[in-house]
This record gives sequence, C-alpha cells and structure tokens, in this order.
Amino acid sequence: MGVSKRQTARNRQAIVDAATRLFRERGVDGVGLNELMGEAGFTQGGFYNHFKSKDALVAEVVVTAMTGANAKLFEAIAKPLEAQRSDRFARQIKHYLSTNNRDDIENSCAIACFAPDARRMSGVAQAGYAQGLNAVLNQLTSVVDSDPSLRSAQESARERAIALYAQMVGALVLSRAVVSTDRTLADEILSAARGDLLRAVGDDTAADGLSRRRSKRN
Amino acid sequence: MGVSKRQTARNRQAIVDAATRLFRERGVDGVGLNELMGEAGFTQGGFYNHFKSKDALVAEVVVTAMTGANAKLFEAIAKPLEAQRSDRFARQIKHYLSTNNRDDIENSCAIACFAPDARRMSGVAQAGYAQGLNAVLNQLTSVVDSDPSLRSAQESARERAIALYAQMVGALVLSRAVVSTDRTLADEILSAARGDLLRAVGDDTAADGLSRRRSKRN
DNA sequence: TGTACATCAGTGAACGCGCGTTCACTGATGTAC
DNA sequence: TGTACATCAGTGAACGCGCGTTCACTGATGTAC
Repeated sequence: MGVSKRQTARNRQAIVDAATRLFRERGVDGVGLNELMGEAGFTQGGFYNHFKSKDALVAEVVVTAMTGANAKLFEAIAKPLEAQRSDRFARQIKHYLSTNNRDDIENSCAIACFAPDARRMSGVAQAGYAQGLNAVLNQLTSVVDSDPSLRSAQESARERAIALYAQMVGALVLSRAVVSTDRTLADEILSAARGDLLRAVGDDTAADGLSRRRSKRN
Repeated sequence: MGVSKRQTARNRQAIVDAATRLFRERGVDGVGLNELMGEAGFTQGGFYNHFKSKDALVAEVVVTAMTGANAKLFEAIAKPLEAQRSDRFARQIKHYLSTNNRDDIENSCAIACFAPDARRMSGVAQAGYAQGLNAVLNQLTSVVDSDPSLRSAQESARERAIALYAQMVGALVLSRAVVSTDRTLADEILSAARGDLLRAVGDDTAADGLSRRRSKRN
C-alpha cells in the first residue's frame, strides 16, 4: 500500500498493543497471528515486516510490559517522603486486590498475568520477566525498608517485601482461577488477602471492604 | 487387539496418569493427544475409546488431581491433636516452599499447577478446580482456628487461612516463573516466603534455610 | 521544484505441519447356547 | 465344558482446520538526480 515511516511505527505499536492485550487475556499460546493482526487492523502477512517471528513479538511484549507502568507498581510509593509511604502502600494493596483490578486483565499487573506462561517462553522473554520481577521487588524492598513497622526485627526488608508481594500475586492468581465459576469464593480470596495485608501494614480500615474510615495508625 | 476389562481399566488409568504428568509440566494446550497417547504406551486413535473429547480428559484430570493427595495438603495436619498442629503446619510450609517441591512439578500441588490454566478450561474442570481449592481452604481454616497464635484477634480463621495459602501459592508460582533463567532469584523467593510464613506460625528455625535446629516455641 | 525510480509496508494466497477427531479394520475377550 | 459369535480396545491412516511462516505482488513513500 505504501505508508509513511511515522505511520509504520504507529502500526507496529498497534500490533504490540493488540498482542499485549490478547496475550494477557488468553495466554501466548491461545492467540494466533491471524487473529492478532486482525485485531490490530491488518492482514496476516504483514506481521513479518515488523517481527522476525512470533517468539520475537512475545519477547518484546513481555519486556515492554514488565518495564512499563504496571511493573512499576511501587515506584510511586518509593519516591514520596517516608511518612507517606505506608499510607500509599495501603492504597496500592487495596487497588491491587480489588475486583476491578482482577477483572481488568488487560491493564493489570503484568507479573501476575505472565507468571504462568513465563516458564514456556523463549530465553529473552524469560530474562525480561525475571528482570521486571526483580525491579518490582527492589522497589517494594525500599518501601519496606523505610518503615520498620512493616516487618519484624529478625526479618530483612527484602525478605519481607518478597513475602508480601507473593501474597498479593497469589491471591490475584487464585481469585482469577475461580472467578468465572465461583465468584463468591473469588471475592472472598481477594478480601481475605486484602484484609490480612492491610493489617500487616498497619491500616486499621482492614476489618471489611466496606469501611471507608481512613484513620491511619501512628 | 482385544484386551480384558481389567486391562482396559488399567490402560485408561495409564492415559489419565500420563495426562496428569504432561499437563502439569507443559500446560493443557502444550500437550497433543498423539504425544499423550504415546507417553501412555498407545497409538493416537484409541483415545476416543476412553474419553469423549480432550476436554473430557482435562476435566477428569483436574477433578482427580484436585481431590487427590496433593489437594489434601492439610488433611494430615487437621487431624492430629491440636498441640501438634502448628508444628506439622510449619513442616508442611517447609516442604511446600522447598526447591524440591518447586522443581518436582509432576508431584506437587495441583492448585498451583493448574491455577494459570484454570481460566481457560471447560466449566466442569473449572468447577472441579474451585471445589478442590475450597476444600483445601476449609482444611487450613480448621488448622488456623485451632491455634489462636496463628492470627490476630480481629481476623477470622478463614481470612487468615486464605491469606497464608495465597502467600504459599504466590511464592511457588513466582519462583517457578523465573527458575530456569534466574535460579538465585527463584530460590530467594522461596526462602523469603518460607521464612516469613514460619515466623508467622511461630517457628523460630525460620531465620535461614540452613538451620536445622527444631526448638519449637511454646 | 520536478521527474524517475528504488524501497518496503501491506495484501492475500499458499506452504507444511500438528492439532483434535473420525473411521474402517483387527482380533482377543467374554457371552450365549 | 465346548463351540459360535458379538463386543469393543487398540491400530494406523485419514479428515478438516488453524497454526506459524513464506511468497509474489501492489503502490504510496521517500530518495537521487
């Protein structure tokens, strides 16, 4: 057809965006290039003008998603003054373990979305995943490190950060696994983990999801 | 060929066993019937003498695995005298979050293995998954309920049980996601979650994975 | 600035391949007499 | 207990289909002069 270089770049991005959305929702193996290109607004054959192979696209999608806004989950928390951190952390937990975040797979945490597929991906994609996970853990470690009330004296900040994050990811994954067949159980998992985590970070509005009081401890 | 009814039942079981193994390792979509039947010792065509479809096999595998030994993770803990429970619970945590259990996917927790795939399974398989998860949470709830030191006063036993289980599953899933590309990080995730959980259940051998002292508290 | 032409993003048909599934056939099992 | 035959688990080839990938072709873009 003949398209400008600027448009070519936009089209390429449209493919990556469509892939990011579809891969998250249905898994890498669950989406074919035909459907993917159609979703992006093109026909199948053009794919190889942009990518060497499907694996190459997968790697780019994973690396991009893992270094993108969602992977930087705790960056916004790590930056503010220390006094504000645990408050922001509590808000982040509430968001992460909300039914909205669970059901909005397209825009939610890439680490949780790609965790199952990661094992079967190419080396490049796996390396990108591991690096992104490590980055998130580093950010969360810095948050935990800045607030001694977040952990016991015997425990390192990083150990605690990993444990907290595992709990968040585990709850999200389990809730998603059962949401379409048992929404009650799925919601219960979210609210239980949310309550437990909020208590752990010293937010006393944890008792139930309905409470809107935000009288922070300390 | 002509086989006895007893042998037919054995052969059917061999197919289910092979499927259980392969599905866990590579995911439901990652294993074809040809390979699966070959692994069980038969040719492709015979599959439909035993199962109506691949989906039917998947459902049977999931339901069987979820009601099997691995899903009954906490049954052995729920039964003993209360005084022994938290000790057994600590041992179960150590096993669940060991590198052996992470790497031995075939024989490990079906809930963690099938969590990622569950969303894309048939209704029957999903229902079996949800039921199995609920059963495990009930068992763990009873364990938590019997030992007040396992939770804070404001928290229900079930809420705490779900939170603890989410942490275990999350750590296992994350560790598996990165183990082939960053074994150090994968091991760190396991040991961090293990340490955090053991402290939560009052086992003071938690400090590091090398300590073999088992001087239990209380 | 205008003309001539190489580039290359996009099209759409085709490739080989492995998938889930179907089918005609085989022959020991297990039942009927 | 012995014989005749229906059953049905297992075989292996074939089916249609969608997959990832390749390819000849088109025509606007963008460069060379």
